[in-house]
Amino acid sequence: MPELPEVETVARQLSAALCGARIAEVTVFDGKLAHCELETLLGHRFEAVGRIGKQVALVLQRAKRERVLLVHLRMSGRLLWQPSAPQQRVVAPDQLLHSKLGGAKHTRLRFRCNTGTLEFVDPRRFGTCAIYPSRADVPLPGIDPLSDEFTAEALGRLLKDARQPLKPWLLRQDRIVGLGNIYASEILFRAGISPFCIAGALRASAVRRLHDQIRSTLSAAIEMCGTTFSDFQQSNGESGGFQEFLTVYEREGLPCVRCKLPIERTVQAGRSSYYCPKCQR
DNA sequence: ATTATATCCTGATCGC
DNA sequence: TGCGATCAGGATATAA
Repeated sequence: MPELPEVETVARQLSAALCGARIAEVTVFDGKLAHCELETLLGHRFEAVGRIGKQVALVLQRAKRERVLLVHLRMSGRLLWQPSAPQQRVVAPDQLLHSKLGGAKHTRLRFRCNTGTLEFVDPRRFGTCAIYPSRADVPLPGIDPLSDEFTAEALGRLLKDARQPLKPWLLRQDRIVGLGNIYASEILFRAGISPFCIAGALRASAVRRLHDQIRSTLSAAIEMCGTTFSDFQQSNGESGGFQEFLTVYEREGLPCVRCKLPIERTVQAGRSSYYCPKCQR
């Protein structure tokens, strides 16, 4: 589900909500997460929440020792925070089932804290957890597109020897970290570049447009709290807003916002690509 | 070095 | 209303 803007949204909201919370109870519901030794986080306090690539980094501390819980949401994962109610209220079971938190059928992991409860909910069970000693120990295979190092020149160097078509290349997390299937198509439309272009063959002017659009599209999406396509939820259970601004994704057959010709869909490396054949060359 | 394919899972949707 | 096929925003291992 979540690409960089959605993960950034979750990280920002969790950061504001749960910093200072101390973990009083850890419950692992999914055996797939058992190897992470999540129980050892008992007694830790949340110090900060950030984003590393597409992953949420929850920085924890106990007795001045830092540890980082890295959560990858993959396709369907969500991190939901429910602050403790000021007063304990009795909730009917059917109400609980539909509340943002607590009744979720697919809760994989739960941290009960003094100030609220954090749940990792993941219907498809693709999501992963890992614990690292510190943020600096988390490996980052590619460059973060919102970092200062990600200049047009840096993008040009990355692209130089790539023989792949551009759209699948943009999904490579060992080059640029954070793009996924929605934003890759959106960025290419906004940059006016065909998804079929060979990555290494872009002219300098196209590289600059691509660089501009990678940064501005991601930034705009973050401002809108991400894209809710079918089920992305912010940490408080609300929807993002960027789906209103999607130009091509899931718009096959609908008129291009620029030239009115129908948007086309094709499959590249097993994933759908959406594009306007006239506006993207 | 690239590229397709299968795989991990479940749920939603669509055609019959 | 039910059933099977197909498709999902991710990523990796393997094969070609």
